Amino acid sequence: MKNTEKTMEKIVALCKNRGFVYPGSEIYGGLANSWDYGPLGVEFKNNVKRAWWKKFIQENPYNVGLDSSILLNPQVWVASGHVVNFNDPLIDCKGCKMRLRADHLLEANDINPAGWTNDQMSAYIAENKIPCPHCGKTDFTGIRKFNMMFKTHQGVTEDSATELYLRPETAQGIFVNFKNVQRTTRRKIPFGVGQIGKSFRNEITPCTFIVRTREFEQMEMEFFCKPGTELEWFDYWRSFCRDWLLALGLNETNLRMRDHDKEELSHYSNATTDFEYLFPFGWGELWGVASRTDFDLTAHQKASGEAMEYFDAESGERFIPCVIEPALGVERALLTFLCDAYDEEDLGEGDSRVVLRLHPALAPMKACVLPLSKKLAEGAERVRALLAKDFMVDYDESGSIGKRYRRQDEIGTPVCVTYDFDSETDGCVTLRDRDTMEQRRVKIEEVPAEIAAMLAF
RNA sequence: GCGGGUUUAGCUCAUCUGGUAGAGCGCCACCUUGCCAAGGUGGAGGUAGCGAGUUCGAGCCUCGUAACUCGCUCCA
Repeated sequence: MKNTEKTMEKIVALCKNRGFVYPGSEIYGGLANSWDYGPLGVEFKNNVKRAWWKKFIQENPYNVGLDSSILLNPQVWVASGHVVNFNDPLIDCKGCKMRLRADHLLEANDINPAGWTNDQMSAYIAENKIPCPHCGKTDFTGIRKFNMMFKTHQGVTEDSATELYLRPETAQGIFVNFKNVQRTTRRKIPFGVGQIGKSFRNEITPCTFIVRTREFEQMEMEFFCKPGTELEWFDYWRSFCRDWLLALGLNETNLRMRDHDKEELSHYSNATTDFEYLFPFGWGELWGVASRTDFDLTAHQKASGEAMEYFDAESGERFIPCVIEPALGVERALLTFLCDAYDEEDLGEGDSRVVLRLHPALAPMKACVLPLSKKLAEGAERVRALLAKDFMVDYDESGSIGKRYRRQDEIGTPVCVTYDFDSETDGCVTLRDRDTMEQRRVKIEEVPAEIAAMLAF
């Protein structure tokens, strides 16, 4: 009996062996927590992004797209709170080597260190002999500042005046363009602005595989609405996000929504829901949907001096809009769909078949053309060329036909197009379905329409 | 950054107390097969993470170094 359990090890190995995801900089021994997307991975990733863009931007009556810069004026991060809040004061216990946050340690001892400098916190901990919660010793290292934002420099000199940050989220690029987008699109509230792009966080603790990486890509939307209506819109977008996942075939039983309670909410949020997915390693966060009130635009109005108010011509009111933010990581979405689709079918007698049951819209290859015999390569190549006009298609002529079907099953190709001896005379090919393994005969010229029909969601 | 573990072929691993590296899978070519893997023949691929030391001789012992990995303060 073969072990057909779904494990992270198998999924990571599949990714590496078939060209989805490679460890980064591998020939130099690798670089922790960096991953490169191979020929199949880049297709898969692009498909995930395209599917998001289609529902959230293209088809949605409220939303428009944006692609803002990774480098922003450093003042943006002061206003957004990232310079202060992404700056963790870390200390190590010399006794048990436990790493702690100095402010958390003080809070645990009923002291509110808000506004304290690192020296003040350090001094207080030493003078009052605050013990390590782990081993009870009172011997700590000094505070080391740890800002999660990556720093870099603009221009040729490297002094503090030229210092810049790589953005730790795409959201601020939307907020700083709020007025531009509203004015140029003449959008009335409510409307949303979506963006897909890279963000960078110098995480202390990365995670399994591509779950938490220091360089990652986000699909974020900021939806601007009238204060007082934000919780209705919050519900609307929550179910919208859920519908998107389910429309792309995600197994509902592996998905749950978890509302933050009052204590857990960020200082700027009046409602937040985490979408969690049951990965092979356990439940993990996938998507955060937050009602951010008018915190962001107000902060930027104060810091920049630019009015961020919206004038409602109908009611004559002037207000700073509230924001609903569904923020999704591309890599996490990809891993979610990948884990959800992974299936190892036990065929008995120690034999098994690995199938990625991906929605065709997400599958890296939409079809694979297979000549039944190498003698048929010429005709099969003509079919490949025809399909490649519209779709990413693969071609394979090595090995037995069954082996080639298996190879395609493993990378999630929804249909195989087999060109046989009859094809030469009847102009038909056999379409073989990945999930059912069923076959049917179709005219070659009808194949593109057949494939296109599968891609709808 | 701290503590533990790991590092031999693309992958998974073997190499007994130090004697100059092997298997399975995968891959490639040819033959076979003609619609669901594992048939035959042949082949490519490793200075054993890197550097130094001990030794007549090191994948195996010693030291150093690098990378990876698991835990610790996170949350897309």
